[in-house]
Amino acid sequence: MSVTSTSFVERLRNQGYRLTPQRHLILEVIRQARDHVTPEQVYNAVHAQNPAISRATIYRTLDFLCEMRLVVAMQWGGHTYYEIAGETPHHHLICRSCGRMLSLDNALLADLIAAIDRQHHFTIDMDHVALFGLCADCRNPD
Amino acid sequence: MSVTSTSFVERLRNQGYRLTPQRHLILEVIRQARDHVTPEQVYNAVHAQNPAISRATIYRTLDFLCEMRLVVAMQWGGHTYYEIAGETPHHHLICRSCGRMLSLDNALLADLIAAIDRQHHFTIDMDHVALFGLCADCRNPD
DNA sequence: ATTACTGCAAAGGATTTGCATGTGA
DNA sequence: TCACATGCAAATCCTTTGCAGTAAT
Repeated sequence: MSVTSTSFVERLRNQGYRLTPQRHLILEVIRQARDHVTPEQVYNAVHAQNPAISRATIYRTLDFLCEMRLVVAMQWGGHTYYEIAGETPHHHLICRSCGRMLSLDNALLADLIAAIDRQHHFTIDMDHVALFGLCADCRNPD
Repeated sequence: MSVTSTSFVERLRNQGYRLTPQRHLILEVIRQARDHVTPEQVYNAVHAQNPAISRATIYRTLDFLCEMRLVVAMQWGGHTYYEIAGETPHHHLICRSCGRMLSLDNALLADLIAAIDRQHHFTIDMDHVALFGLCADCRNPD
């Protein structure tokens, strides 16, 4: 499946937006990263293929892709990371010591989210939850 | 109980640190806020009482108080928020729409944290977990 | 008397914005 | 064609840092 699937392109155009080469390339770069990337990392990868694309376009396009819900953003250590929005929500465990990111199964969170909904009538954003802590290696430094 | 309890002052001095009027006032301001505050909010409140205190001191002192574990920090929307570290860990539900913060009982998270420990050997930071979503009012706008 | 701490101002880095130009539909 | 999108450069915002002076112990 192409990054620019028909449904996405049509969705864009229905709302009066345009699919530019810049947007296409930026989306492709994020997709190929298969990981969280910073705006700077996106800029570097994009710049390698097309040096004419500016940082301003990177930032504007990242915002745009988030609003289009093709990309999700998360905050960490004062930086914003972006990644392709998967079909199913998934989450991360992020080690504050080594920075490693582990995937967290959605099922583990389901109970908690249900309980919070029951008790507080509060709906947790399922898009992307990031939890911080210490991974196995870093908590047993031997 | 005073902000500058004996044990805290002694702990400082044992490590060769000093209790300055600036640190005292900044800690007092955070305590009286009884909520998350940004460095800028701290600066404004501090500045109202002592205009000579600089932003640099605010930032350095916030870092210092975090290392002393008197204050905890959390990231949200690209900003850092600070609050007094309670004796017992507590958490927050933060509405992405209206910004309201609700307290989240530690017990609700305990099961999740235990499960993550079992399955991933990953220790979630209990200090202060912030979960984002929609509060009851914002998800039923009627 | 030490040396931690502060204020100032400048530097730094990340992100946003205004405006003229370019371009996809 | 023409509104959306881009590039450029300047501006802005938040935070950190170097340094000389101040003050807690």
